[in-house]
Amino acid sequence: MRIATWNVNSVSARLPRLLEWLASVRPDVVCLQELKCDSDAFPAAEVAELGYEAAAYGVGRWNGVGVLSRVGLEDVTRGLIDEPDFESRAEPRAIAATCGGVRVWSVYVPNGREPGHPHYDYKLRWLAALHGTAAKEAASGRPFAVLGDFNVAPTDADVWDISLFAESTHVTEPERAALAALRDAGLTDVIPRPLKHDHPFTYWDYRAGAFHKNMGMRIDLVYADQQFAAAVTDAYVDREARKGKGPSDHAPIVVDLDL
DNA sequence: ATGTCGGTTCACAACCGA
Repeated sequence: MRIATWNVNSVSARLPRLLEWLASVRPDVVCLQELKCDSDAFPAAEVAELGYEAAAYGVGRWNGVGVLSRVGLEDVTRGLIDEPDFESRAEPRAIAATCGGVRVWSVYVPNGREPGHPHYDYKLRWLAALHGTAAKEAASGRPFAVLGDFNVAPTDADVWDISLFAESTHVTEPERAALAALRDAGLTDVIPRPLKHDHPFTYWDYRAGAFHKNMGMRIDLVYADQQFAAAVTDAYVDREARKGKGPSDHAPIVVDLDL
């Protein structure tokens, strides 16, 4: 089974590239983030032509997550257990489905903006709710993983130059402690191979030629339970998808499993 | 190098979020 995750930065803007990528890479299951559309505006008919069922959770112009599958799509859950709101509004940042016997959560963790900002506290509360939800899933006995844009770089090596992040989110101790709590709950950080360079970065800013200079970050993660992690035969960052005209600012991660 | 995108609106230019 081939499972992927990709922050597409607008599924409507990315649709031609998404369809081309699905036809080329042929993942069985895909977790998508930053759909930036309403649930009922998701291009379900277009992905169906390639054999995919779709479950989308989107509200308006921000956020939005989804799961595509061509091996079945069951038990769809929208939102975490006890998920916090931001400024009294629920945001579509988590969706789960069971596909071919594997439970996947597609997540888009809040950015945090800057330490001390209300959005940063929201991010930490959101990660705590993710921990609670993941701990419950881990006890269910089926292989499962949380995949998506975590907006946290697990180690200093996961950003291109840690000296530039002194006052920044994504690298602070509380954010990394939230990832450590997920690992303590039994999840493994499935680190993908970079197809080029030393570090498996998954995100490069559109500005300043960041991709060309490899000024990237590893913030898209696959956190897998023991059964899922033990079945992994390969994992890589598909940096080809970050090239060319009209890319997302994130590259997909592709994980192959022998279940 | 706050240099780019994508989406939205008191829409044909300026904003917000990332």
